[in-house]
Amino acid sequence: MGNNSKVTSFDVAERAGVSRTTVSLVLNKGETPNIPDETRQRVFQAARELNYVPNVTAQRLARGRSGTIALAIRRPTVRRFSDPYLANTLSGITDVTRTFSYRLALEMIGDDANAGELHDWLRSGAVDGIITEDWASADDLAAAGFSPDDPIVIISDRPVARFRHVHVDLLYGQRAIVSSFLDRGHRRIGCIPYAQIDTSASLARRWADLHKQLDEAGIALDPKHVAAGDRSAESGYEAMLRILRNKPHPTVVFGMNDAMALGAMRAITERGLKIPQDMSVVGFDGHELAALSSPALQTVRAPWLEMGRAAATMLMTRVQDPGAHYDDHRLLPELTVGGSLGDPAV
Amino acid sequence: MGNNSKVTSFDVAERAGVSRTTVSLVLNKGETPNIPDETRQRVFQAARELNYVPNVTAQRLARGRSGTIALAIRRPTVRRFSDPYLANTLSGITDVTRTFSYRLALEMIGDDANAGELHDWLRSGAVDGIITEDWASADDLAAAGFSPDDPIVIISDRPVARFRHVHVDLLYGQRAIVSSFLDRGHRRIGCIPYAQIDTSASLARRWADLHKQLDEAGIALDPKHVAAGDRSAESGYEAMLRILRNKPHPTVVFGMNDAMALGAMRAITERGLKIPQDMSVVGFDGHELAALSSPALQTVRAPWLEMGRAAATMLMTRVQDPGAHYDDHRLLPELTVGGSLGDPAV
DNA sequence: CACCGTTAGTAACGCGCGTTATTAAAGTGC
DNA sequence: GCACTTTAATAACGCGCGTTACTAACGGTG
Repeated sequence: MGNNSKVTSFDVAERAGVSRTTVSLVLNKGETPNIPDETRQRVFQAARELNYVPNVTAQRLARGRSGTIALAIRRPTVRRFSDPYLANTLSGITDVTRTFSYRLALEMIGDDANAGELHDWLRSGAVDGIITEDWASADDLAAAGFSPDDPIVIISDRPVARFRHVHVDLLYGQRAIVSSFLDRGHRRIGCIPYAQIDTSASLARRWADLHKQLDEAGIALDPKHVAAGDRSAESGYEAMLRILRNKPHPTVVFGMNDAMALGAMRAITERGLKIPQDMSVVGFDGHELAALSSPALQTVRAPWLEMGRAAATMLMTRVQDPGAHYDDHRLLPELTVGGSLGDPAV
Repeated sequence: MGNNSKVTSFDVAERAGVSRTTVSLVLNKGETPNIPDETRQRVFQAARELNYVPNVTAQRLARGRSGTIALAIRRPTVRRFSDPYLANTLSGITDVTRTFSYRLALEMIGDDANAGELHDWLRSGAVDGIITEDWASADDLAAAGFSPDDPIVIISDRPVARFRHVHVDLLYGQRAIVSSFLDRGHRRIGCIPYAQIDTSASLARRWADLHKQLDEAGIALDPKHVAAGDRSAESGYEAMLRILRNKPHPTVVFGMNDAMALGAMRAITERGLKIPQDMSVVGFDGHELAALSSPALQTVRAPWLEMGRAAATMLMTRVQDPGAHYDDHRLLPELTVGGSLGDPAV
C-alpha cells in the first residue's frame, strides 16, 4: 500500500507539533522526566498514523553500534549434504541473539580466508562482534590486528591463549572413540579422513592426534587402509570401497565424520560383510541418523548446539560490557555407544 | 594492535594534504578525470599508512543502500538434527551474494511471524531485500504492505500471484512419490506427517493434497496408520512404533521427510519385518543418507541448492535494477528410486 | 589583453537519527 | 514582587561518508 516514501522522524515531529528531539526522546527512552504523558501520546499517535519506521542505518550511525554480530564460517564450497554442525550452531546462536535483540550476519568465508578481512570488517563497524572458528592459532588473529579485548569469540578445538573462546575438545572426543576400539584389541585400523585436511586447522590436529594416539599404542596406519572423503556420506561409501579392495581388511574403520562412517557401513554390508562381526565401524559428530543405522553407529556426539549458545552468550556479554569478565568455556563431546563396534574379527 | 581509534576519511585527507571530497572520489570512483595520478597515489598511500577502513554504516547511510539481503526462515525452535534444507539453501544463497559483494543477514522467525515485521524491516533500510518462505498466501504479504514491486522473493511450494517467487513444486514431487506406491497397488497406507502441520502453510498443503490424491484413488487413511513426528529421525522411529501397535499393518509407510522415513525403517526392521517384502517405506526430501540406507530409501530429492541460487539471483537482480524483468522460476523435485518400495505384502 | 576552456580541487549539503546543552515558561517560597 | 527551582521542550552538534555545485588557477587563442 502506498505510503511508501520515507517517513522520517521529522515528519512525525511535524505532525505531533513537537521537535524532532522530542520524538526521539519519546520513542527511545523508557521514562523521560520532562515529557508529560499527553505529549508522549501525541508523538506515539503521530508515529502510528504515519506508519513511521526508524531508519536503522541512521540509528546505527548515531549510536555507534550496528546491533549485529557475525558468524564467520570457514567452509569450502561443499554442498548437497545434511549438516548437523551448521543447523545446530545456528540454532544455538540465534537463540541467544534473539534474547538480546541482536541480528546475525552470516558470512561463509573460504579456507583461504584472511584474518585481516575479519578485522577490517569489525573495524568498519558493520558488526559489533564476531564469532569465528577453526584458526590454526590465535597468532593469526593477533597478527591481523585483533587484540584479546576485541569483541571476538573463537570457536576452537583447543584452548586459545588470551582470547575469548569456546573450547570444544574434539581431541578429547576423538581419543575416547579411538580408545573405544583400541581397548577391544583392534590393531588393523581403517580410516576415512577428510580430503581437505590441510585447509582446516582443526582437521589437521585431529589427524595428527590420531597418529599420535596410534603411535602410543604401537600401531601404524597402513596407507591401504586409508581413503579420504569430502565429508559427504557418498564419499564415505566410495572411500570404503577403495579400502575394501585390499586384503587383509582392517578390523575397524574410523570415519572421521558420521556421514562418511554411515556411507562406509553401507559399502561394507553391500559386500556381504557383517557389522560388527566381520568389521567394526565408528564415527564422529553426533549425526541424528547415527543412532538409527543397523547396527547403531558408535560415535561421539559433538555439542554443536551448546557451542553456539556459549559462543553467542560470551560475545554478547562482551559487546554489552567491554570490561566484562569471562570464564573459559570447555565443552566435551560425549561417547555414544552403538552396536557397530565389536571385537576384532579373527 | 594499537591504532585502534577510528581513522576517518578526514584523517586520510589531512595526511594526504587534500580534502575529504578528494579522498572519497579517489577511493570510490574508478576513474575520475579531474584527479591527477600523483594525487591519487598520495591518497592511497595515506590510507594505507593510516590503515584506513571506511565506516560501512556511514557509507550505507550516505548511499541509501545496506548492501545486505536477508533470509527470513520460518522455523519453530527445533534442534539437534541434520538439515539438508538449511545447509543447501544457505549454500545456494551465499554463492550468489558473494558474487554481488552482498552480505546475508539470517533471521530465524517463528511460526507466528507476522509479515508486518518483515515489511518494517525492509522499510527500516536494514536490508535491501528479503528472501522468505512458506507463507499461506501472498495476501498476507500484501496486507502487511508489500507491493509486488518490492524487493522480496518468496520461496513457495506453489505459484505466487504477482510477486517475485521461486516455485518449488513440492506437491508435484509428492504426487510422484505417492503415485509410485499407489501404482504398485498399495491400498493400506501408513503416514508419518509433521506434528506442526498447522504452523506451516506448505506442510498443510502437502497434507491436504495427500488426502486429495488418496481420495482420487478411492483410498481413505486409517487414523491408526498415521502418527506424527517432529521432523527428526528419532520422532519418525517412535511414530512408526505407534503405527506398528495396530494390525493389520499398512503395506507402505510414507514418511513426510527423509529423516522420519529413515527412523521408521529402523523401527520396522527392529520388529523383524523385512523392507520391502513385509512393508515398504518412502520418504521426501533428498537427504544425503537416504541413498545409503538398506535398502535405499525411495524418495524425491527437493532442489534446495538450486532454490537458494534462484531466489538469491532473482532478488539481487531486482535490488540492482528496480525495473528488472523477471521470469517465473519453477523447480521440480526429482523421484529417486530405491529398494525400500516393493509390491504390497499379501 | 580579453576571452574561454581545462585542470584540480573543495565547500557545502544531505543521509536520518541520538544526545547534550540551552532556553523559555511556569511554578514555588518568602 | 523577587529570586529560585522545576517543567517542557528545542537548537544545535555529531555520527562518517557520498555527491553536487562551485571556485580558482592555469594555459592557450585570436
